[in-house]
Amino acid sequence: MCIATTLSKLMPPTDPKPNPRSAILDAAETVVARDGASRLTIDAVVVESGYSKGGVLYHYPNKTALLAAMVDRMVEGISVEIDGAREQAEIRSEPILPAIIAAMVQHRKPNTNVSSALLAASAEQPELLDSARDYIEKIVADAVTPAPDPILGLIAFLAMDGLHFSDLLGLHYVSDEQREAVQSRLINMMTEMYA
Amino acid sequence: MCIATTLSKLMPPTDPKPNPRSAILDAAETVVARDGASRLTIDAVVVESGYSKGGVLYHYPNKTALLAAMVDRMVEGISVEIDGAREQAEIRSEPILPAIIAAMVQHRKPNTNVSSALLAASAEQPELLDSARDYIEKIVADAVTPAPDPILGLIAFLAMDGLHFSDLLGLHYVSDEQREAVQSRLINMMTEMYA
DNA sequence: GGCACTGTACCGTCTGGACGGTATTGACTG
DNA sequence: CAGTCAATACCGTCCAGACGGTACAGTGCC
Repeated sequence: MCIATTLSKLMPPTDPKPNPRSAILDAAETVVARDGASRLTIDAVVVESGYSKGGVLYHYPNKTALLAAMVDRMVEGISVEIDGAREQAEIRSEPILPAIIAAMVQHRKPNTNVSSALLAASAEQPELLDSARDYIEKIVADAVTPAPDPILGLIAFLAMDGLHFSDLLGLHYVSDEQREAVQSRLINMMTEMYA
Repeated sequence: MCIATTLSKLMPPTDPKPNPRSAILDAAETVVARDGASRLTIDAVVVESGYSKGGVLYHYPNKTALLAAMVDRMVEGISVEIDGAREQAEIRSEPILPAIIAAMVQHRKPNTNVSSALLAASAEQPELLDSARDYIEKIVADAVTPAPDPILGLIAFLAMDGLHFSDLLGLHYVSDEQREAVQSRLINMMTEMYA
């Protein structure tokens, strides 16, 4: 009691569990990336997160809610990055497509397993991908279609998706140097398109 | 009885069950495409195929064997098409990359859900994708890397993969016209690369 | 007779999720 | 200021059903 009180007074701002909800999502992503989407069970998330089953189910009342949250977080993470890049480009009145492709490149670095969510959701309940699809459609409609060469823009977009999925499925047929080269080439192509 | 016998005599070359093994694989693909990879259960395949559980397990003694067969058939289907195109191109001493991209385009048409296998296998047992990865690596090493502009070749390859995965996951953000345009543009790019 | 199944019955394990508890905190009340 | 109460944030157990797989007896066609 005394120790607990002291401890709780000593570390109110520190974060052993900064945000339990996102900690649980992290655990879920880890499971999918490591064991495959069909091994994403609540119990696996329980073990990986360190919470109890009741605890996990407190934050996400059922598995569908967990999957939905995974997709939501993924979409939000990407959209923050892309929308930010787009706004920046608009402010500087620069072309937006190179900025978007660059943002997609940037985003993947820290988040290798970001779209484990996609895999998990598509395996279990494909409907959950609706929000993701809506966002992609918006990006394509807003940024790709109005570009000077929309088909080339789409190709760049699709190539980034290809990179994405290849390491999502663990089909690592693109080396790191190739990836870098592909990415900078795509950005160049997009920049030149506006020239 | 009499009707059945007459029918079986009348249509021995017709195919109500041309090949039970591939009929079962068809059913499995249908289930994955319709319900998601995690709903691919033996019982679901039983219902979809019309066989009994004993019959399905007679042909594929366990689920892993079924998944492996799905991946194998997919790889074989694609490799027949691509290797054929490559040989043709070599015989006519034409560049091979445009031919390969064209073959990939051609292959997808009848086989929209061809790589439901990928999704199912990656969900359940990612190791099963090894043979698929090996084949893709071979293609990239043999055809893409030696091209005049390997990075552009990779981009085309990745863009095709992007198209592939987008309809695999049901993220239909590319319209049919856009798809056509992307595909012919990619083939043009590959052809021009050798000019 | 043997191949290619069907059909049924069953078993052990895994999974989602309901449920009942518990510790802590803070607000309200008398 | 003590006492009551409710809310929050969990913990741990239990259970029904799903799932993979086995076993086996039977059936119809070549």
